[in-house]
Amino acid sequence: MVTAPATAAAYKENGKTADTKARLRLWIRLLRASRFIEGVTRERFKKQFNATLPRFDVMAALYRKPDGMLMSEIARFLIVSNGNVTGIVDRLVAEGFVARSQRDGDRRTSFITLTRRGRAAFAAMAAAHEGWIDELLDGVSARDAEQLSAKLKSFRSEWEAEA
Amino acid sequence: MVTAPATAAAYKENGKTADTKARLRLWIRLLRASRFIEGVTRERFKKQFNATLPRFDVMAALYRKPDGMLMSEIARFLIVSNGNVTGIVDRLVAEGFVARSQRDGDRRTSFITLTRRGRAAFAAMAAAHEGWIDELLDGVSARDAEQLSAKLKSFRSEWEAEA
DNA sequence: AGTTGAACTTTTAAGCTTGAAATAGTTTCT
DNA sequence: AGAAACTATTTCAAGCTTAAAAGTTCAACT
Repeated sequence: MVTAPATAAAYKENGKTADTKARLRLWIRLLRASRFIEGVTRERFKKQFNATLPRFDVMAALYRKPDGMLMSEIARFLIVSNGNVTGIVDRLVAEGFVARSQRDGDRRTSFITLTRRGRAAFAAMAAAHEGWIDELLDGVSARDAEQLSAKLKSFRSEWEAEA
Repeated sequence: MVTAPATAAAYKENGKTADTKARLRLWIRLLRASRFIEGVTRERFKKQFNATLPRFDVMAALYRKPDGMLMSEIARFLIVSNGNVTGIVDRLVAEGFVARSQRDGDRRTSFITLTRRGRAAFAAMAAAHEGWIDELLDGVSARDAEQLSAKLKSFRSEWEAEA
């Protein structure tokens, strides 16, 4: 990374500080906003549904895929580790919200699906969640929201493959 | 919340969906971006400095305040619980990066400060961290970064008091 | 058939996180 | 002074999170 001057980072070495600081500030604010919103939603999920954010996230992932998902698909979609998903799914199974089933011929894998009860529970939580976000982002106009979303999407696509 | 029509949420009941969905989409993308960046930085902190993100965050908070901070000030600044900070500071003390001291007359409180060693360690980590963020947000122009920062700041000030 | 390597998942240890309860110290009120 | 209320911190149990190691199954090659 020192010898090759052709990388994207190379030409920054000079005019560095101004842009770099602006990006760092952006990141810090982004992180604070995320933390704050996550804190509020975590608390409300707990109080109103006796649920947790990670469990909601897994259910949200599964809701989009009625045919089920592999453990590793869930992990990749949520940007978390495989082992993490194991524990969360274990608890969701214990609560009767999701089920594991071995459908295809591969005995290593299992398809995770929402149960009927899980779908109903998720629908109620998702409606509430949507309202909370709407309330928390009240100060953001729809126009701004769309602009920012578009920008974030374009950054993202540089990093990861589309799900 | 059903009877009073005067709240900010009330008049949304009608033209709801379009704006609401845009904000929800924004939130989801924001969260994914945060997760991704946090994942990258966590891994690099671990590999290059044998450090963790929470420890870095606490040190960053302390770096700005040479006179020290109370446990509860750190917690509020980082938007985490008090009990959380206890454990992180315990580990930082064990590593010799921060120190607790009872300066004023209040024996309930303790001022947490970075040690000389802690300041040096933080400076090295912060420089690396700044570079990583710069690299990860490469696709964001300085102009965009400043715009987004400003918007995020204005949202934030609706929620929380300035630190 | 047997072996090798890859794919998918779970297990484990260490650490982070929360909310609630417990502990300890300070301030206010009577 | 003594009681009550408040403030600051720690402890605790439960759950989340990661990376690494181990376990299981599959696919490909010999």
